[in-house]
Amino acid sequence: MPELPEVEVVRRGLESWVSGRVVTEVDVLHPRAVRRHVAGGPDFAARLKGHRIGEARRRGKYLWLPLADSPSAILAHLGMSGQLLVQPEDAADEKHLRIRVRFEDDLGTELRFVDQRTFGGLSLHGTTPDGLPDVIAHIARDPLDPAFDDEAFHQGLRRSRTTIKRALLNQSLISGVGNIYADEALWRAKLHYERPTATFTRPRTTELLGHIRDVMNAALAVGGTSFDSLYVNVNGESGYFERSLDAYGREGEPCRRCGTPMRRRPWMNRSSYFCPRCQRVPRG
DNA sequence: GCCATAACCTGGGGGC
DNA sequence: TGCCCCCAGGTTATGG
Repeated sequence: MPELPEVEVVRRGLESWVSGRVVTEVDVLHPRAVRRHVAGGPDFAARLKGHRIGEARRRGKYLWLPLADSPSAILAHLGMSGQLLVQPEDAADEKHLRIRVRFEDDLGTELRFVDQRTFGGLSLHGTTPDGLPDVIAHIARDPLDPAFDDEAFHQGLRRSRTTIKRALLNQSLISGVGNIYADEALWRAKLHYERPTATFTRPRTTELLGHIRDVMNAALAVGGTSFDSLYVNVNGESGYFERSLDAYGREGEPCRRCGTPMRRRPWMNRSSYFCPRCQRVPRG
């Protein structure tokens, strides 16, 4: 599942292989892949034609390609299974190919959006003066953004009457953290996922943010080495980092700190993985 | 206004 | 072999 580190790897790939190119043709092969573009697939295709792609940008799990000659941008979200691939034009179509973008140069490659579960998609939106697509103005900065405000995040936790993992997944408070990295950061911080956010002291918040950044940077460092060819790495499987996970998916396996078998608990229609010894259930 | 939960979607995998 | 059901989960809509 693509979370912030995976999306950043994709952004870098797009920067290398797509930015600067001029769109000639767009095929929308599945309407659901452009459902956020309310005017529909034909409109999406028509509006892109002839425009030059600017520098790829990202906030949290959203990434976008500004149109260099227009105050608008192609917004992309990979959802759970989305991939953005740069493929040779004559390569066979992927089984779940949803959108194809061709360019006017003679590099011989095209951009493909491939998505099995169609939770992701592309859409075109106007941009705010600072270049942000208007529809994601409510998405908070992510913890790797130099302008992320640690103190505002702490105050947000203190104000909320909810629990920490819910807060970490709330993209209007902090973006880019999904189920996997939430569990990883909470394990590193020795915090139970149901700890009330109102109990957080400033040092505890600071420590947790540090672990979030550490685990994301570690994933980024590994993922960043995996696209050095035409293939824009996007398989959301967190590829090489998967074997470095300490919590997620490790039910029954020994905690890497204390050896206690890790547990999995159903949580919000998904799962939370934690060490019952290191991450004690809060009282009350 | 805040918070919790259901719904969206598809294919892999386990059980029988 | 094949059918059924569970599971994965980011975001948004809805309801309390």
